[in-house]
Amino acid sequence: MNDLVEVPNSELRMRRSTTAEQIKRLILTSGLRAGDPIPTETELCQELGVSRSSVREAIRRLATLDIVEVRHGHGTVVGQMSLAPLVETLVFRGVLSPGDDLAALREVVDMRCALDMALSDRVVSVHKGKNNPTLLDLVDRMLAHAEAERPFLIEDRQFHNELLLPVGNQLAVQLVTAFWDIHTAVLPKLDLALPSDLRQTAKAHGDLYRSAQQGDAEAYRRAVVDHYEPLLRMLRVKSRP
Amino acid sequence: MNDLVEVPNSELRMRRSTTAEQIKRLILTSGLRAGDPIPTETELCQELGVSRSSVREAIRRLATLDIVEVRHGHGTVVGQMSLAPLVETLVFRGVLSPGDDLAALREVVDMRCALDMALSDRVVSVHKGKNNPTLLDLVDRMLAHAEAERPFLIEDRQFHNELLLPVGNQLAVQLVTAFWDIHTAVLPKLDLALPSDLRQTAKAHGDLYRSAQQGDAEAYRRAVVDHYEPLLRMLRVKSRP
DNA sequence: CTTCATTTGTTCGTATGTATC
DNA sequence: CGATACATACGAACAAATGAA
Repeated sequence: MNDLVEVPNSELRMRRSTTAEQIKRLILTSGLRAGDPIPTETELCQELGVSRSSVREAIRRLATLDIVEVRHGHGTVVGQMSLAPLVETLVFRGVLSPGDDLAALREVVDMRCALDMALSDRVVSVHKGKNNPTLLDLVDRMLAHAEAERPFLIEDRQFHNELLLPVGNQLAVQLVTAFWDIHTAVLPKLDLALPSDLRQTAKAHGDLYRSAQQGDAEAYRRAVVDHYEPLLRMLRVKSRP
Repeated sequence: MNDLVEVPNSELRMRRSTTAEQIKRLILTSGLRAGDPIPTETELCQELGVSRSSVREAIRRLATLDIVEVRHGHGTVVGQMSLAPLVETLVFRGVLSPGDDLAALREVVDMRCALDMALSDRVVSVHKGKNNPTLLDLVDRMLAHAEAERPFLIEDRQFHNELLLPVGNQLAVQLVTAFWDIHTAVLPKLDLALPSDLRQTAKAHGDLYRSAQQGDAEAYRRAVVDHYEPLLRMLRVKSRP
C-alpha cells in the first residue's frame, strides 16, 4: 500500500530540521559577519520555499543560540554567538536541582576554580611587571564596598573579565564569564544564606592581581583556592545533611 | 472602533518575552524531572492564555536549549539540559572563521588542553592502581585502527569520556565531551589536511591511561601536551601565513 | 493489520505593534 | 505628522507521526 510512497518522509525530515540549517548555510555562503543584516522573514520564505511560521521558528531557534539577533521593527542581523545559551541551560539545570542537592551548582563553582587554575600560568605571565589601572581601581572599589557592607557583583564580574582579557583567548574569557553568570544567577535562587564574607572576598581579588603582577604563580594559585574555598565548603556542608 | 481594547500593549509586553519563562516556571513548580512529560501545546495555550503559535515558538526556544525535548506525534518531555546548544553555537562560530583564520578552532583546542590539565590531578588520583577494562580495550582498538590506517573517532570520544567519568563532576565530563564534539565537527569543514598521525595519537591515549594508572601526574600532563601538540602546532602554522 | 484518537508539524490569512524615514 | 517596512501575535485548517484499541 505504501510501497510507492517515495521518500515523502525523508523529504520532510530533510527540510524540517534544516530550515535553520539552511539559514545558517545562507549566512556562511553570503560571507556575513556579526552585525550584518540577513534577509527579512518574507524574503526567507521565498528563498527557502517555506511558510512564514517555519521561518519564524527557525529564526527563533538561531536567536536562542545567539547565531542571529532579532531587532523588533528593524530586522534580523547575525549575532555574536556568545555563550548565552550555555548560561540559560545551566542556570535552569542549577535551579532544577535534580534531587542531588546543590550538586549542579557545586560543579559549576568547581569548574570555575578549575578554569582559573588551568589559566594561572598564562595569567601570571601576561600581568607580570605590568600595571593595570582598571584592575587596581576595581580592587579598590571592591574593598570600599566591602567596608560599607555592600555587595560588589558588578566589580567582581568585571575583575575576572579584565584579568583574563590579555591572555588572548576569547573563548576562555567567555567561559569564565559564563560560569560566573551561572554561579551568581543560581545562588540567590536557592534560599540559603549567602556567605557574605565580603572583606575576605575583596581581599582575595587583591591577592589575585598582586601575585599575578609579581609573577608569583604559586601565590596566584593559592589566592584562587582562597577565593573559592569558603563557597565550596558551604556547598559541601549544605549538600550533606 | 478599538477604543474598548484595554491595555493590549503592556499586557503583550509582559507576556511576550516570558512565554518560555512561564513554561520553565511551570516545570519547576510541578517538580518535573528530565523525561517527565509536560502539558500538550493546546493545554499550554489554555493555561497560559496565548495562541498556539506563541506556545510553539516558546517550546522551540526551550527545545533548542535542551530544556525540553519534542517528540513528533507523542508529546513534549523535560530535556536533559545537555551542552548541545553550546556545541552548535561554537561549531558555527568555528566554521564562520571571523577573519582571523582558525582562531576560533585554536581556542577550542586550547581549552580542551587546559581542561585536561586542570583535571589532571583528579584523573590521576581516581585511576591510580585501578584497572579499567573499558579504557584498556579502547586503547587496544585505537592502536589496531591506527595500524590499519583507519581513523577511530568513536573510540577517541569514548576514551576521554570514560577517563573523566570517575572524577564525579558531570559538568566537567560534558564540557570535555562538548569541546571534543566542536573540535571534530569544525576541523573537517575547514579544508586543510588532517594531521593523521594516527599511530602517534593512539599511542598518546595509551600514555594517558598508563600514567594515570601509575599515579604519575607529571607523566600524565606530559602525555596531555603530547596529545595536543601536533594539532596545535599545525593550527599555529596555518594561521600565520 | 486496520482504525482511530491524540499530538506535533506546516501553512495560510489577518490584524497589530514598532522603528525608520 | 504620515508612509513604509518589519516583526509580533492570533486563529483556523490540514498534514504527518505515534500509540492504543
